[in-house]
Amino acid sequence: MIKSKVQKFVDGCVEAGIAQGLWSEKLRGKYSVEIPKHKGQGDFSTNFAMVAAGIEKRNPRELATQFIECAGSEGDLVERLEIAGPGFVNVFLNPSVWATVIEPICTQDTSFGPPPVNEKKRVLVEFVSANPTGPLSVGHGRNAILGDAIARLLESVGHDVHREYYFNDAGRQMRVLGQSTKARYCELLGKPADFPEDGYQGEYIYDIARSMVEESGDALCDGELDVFKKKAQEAIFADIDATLKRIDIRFDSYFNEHTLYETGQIEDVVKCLRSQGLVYEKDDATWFKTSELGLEQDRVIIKSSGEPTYRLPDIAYHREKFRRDFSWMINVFGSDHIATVPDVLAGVRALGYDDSLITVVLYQFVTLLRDGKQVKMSTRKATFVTVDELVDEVGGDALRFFFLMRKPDSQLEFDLDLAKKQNQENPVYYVQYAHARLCSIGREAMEQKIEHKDADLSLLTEPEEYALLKIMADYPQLVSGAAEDLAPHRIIFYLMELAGQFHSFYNKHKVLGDDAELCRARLSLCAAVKVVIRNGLNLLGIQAPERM
RNA sequence: GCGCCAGUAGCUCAGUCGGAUAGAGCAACGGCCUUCUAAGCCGUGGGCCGGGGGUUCGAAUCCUCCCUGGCGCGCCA
Repeated sequence: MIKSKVQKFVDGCVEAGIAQGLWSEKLRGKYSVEIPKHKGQGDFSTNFAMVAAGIEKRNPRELATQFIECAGSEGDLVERLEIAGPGFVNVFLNPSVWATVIEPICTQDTSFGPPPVNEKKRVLVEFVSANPTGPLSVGHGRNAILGDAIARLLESVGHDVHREYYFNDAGRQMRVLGQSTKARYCELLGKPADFPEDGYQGEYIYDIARSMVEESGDALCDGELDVFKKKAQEAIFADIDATLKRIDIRFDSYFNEHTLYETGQIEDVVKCLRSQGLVYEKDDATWFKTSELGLEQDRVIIKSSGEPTYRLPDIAYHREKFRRDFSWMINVFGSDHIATVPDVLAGVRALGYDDSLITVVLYQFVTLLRDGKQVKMSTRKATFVTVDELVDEVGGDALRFFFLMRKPDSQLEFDLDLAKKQNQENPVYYVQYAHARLCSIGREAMEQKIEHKDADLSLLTEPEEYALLKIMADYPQLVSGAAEDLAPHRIIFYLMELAGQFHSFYNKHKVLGDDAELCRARLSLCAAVKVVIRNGLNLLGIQAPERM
């Protein structure tokens, strides 16, 4: 909000210099305007003189002096300019400009946030995409919450976002699921059960089998495997759906791999690739010549059994995304899928599409700690902690907050014991508590019938007040940047800083004090802080409670 | 052996496409409630930013070579 004004001001100085022939026009856009780290270095600073010095081969301080001369009469925005350090120009603003952030925040209220992007895109965010073989586990949880937060961020900057879940209910995994279920069913009936070597050992398989016994008795013992497969798949998918709803995650569409077979897409992709000489047969299998597309080795796309490998439907699926006219496709994958990415991108490229429109967000694994020890997890043995269990233990808000605290590239350590005792020290409460306090102040003001419309904001002169105003002024740009970089964790850190600054302010200064005018001004400030905290939390799908 | 990610305070991690004197939370220690919510605040200590070399006015950030940890390198997904 304020920064863009300063940026314009600096740009103006640079242009004036160009007009006067002080430096070349090559300098346009080469410098930056930043918020200095330390006190005494102004509200903003620019490295213009240092950047210019490098290009023009001149002394930075001399350039800085000329820059300041170009500023001329500075208007209401800038109070003074200083040269510091190796050649920074520090910009000190007229303090009164900071309070101007309050009005737009309060007016825009729930819609206060980042400016819309210049180029609005039709974005497909594909996430979760777990096959229905069991309940969602911790890793899926990170995927779900990360994907949803990314989708929310992109929506907030004006993109047209579509959430999609891609899944497969056929193939080997599902066959094993059916066999596992049938074996448990027979076992429950006291009949010989043939539990598969690599079957799913989770308790949830018994639950499904038990419900089948209740429904059908022993009638299915000699029945088709498909019945078990279908039943298990439906039950598990219903569970996954329910889990996702619990943490408020919804999809616009589910894409079943099946449809790619039914509509002939799979065969068509092979045909297209083959026509370009990128497909050949060897050892009864069909190979994709990825080595000709810059990759290390060729890959099998159809096994000797006649069944495609995951690559083929994946390529077909991505072609469908392009055909559905998305201009940005985001995939949220666990880092164990990293090897699959280059093949699929190569396939998409070979089919004539621009694979730079696909962004793959790979997140690192979640390490779970219990009793200070790492929990070993195995999907098949079902020795994993489910998203449902996590929600039971820490709640949806804390779960989202924790999963979003780390950037995707970082491994995420989740200490269950810590999370459980975190009723007291959970950082999510720290931020939510600030909001609850603000609401409390608002309620009290209401009771005392104190209005804060048209308050004299020039009364906000305490350091804690300026600090709050400055942080809030940064919000729109922060969200824009976080959206652009698909980095929801920055919102978390921002909110912790804003909440912290508010708590400091709250402890040092009384809002509803004796001075009626000051009280009104501070109420305006608080109203704005409340809006920003609430909007920030909601942006991540976290509640902003009015009482705690 | 090859690829990707990480290595920053005792622990968990930020550090916004190279900026000035290195940041937060937790843990430790010492203070603050007759006052709008103490789920809070204030103060103290704590660092060869994994290591070497390089690029330049300037490096936690970029390049290179090592070390350590994680994930991969299937006719599994």
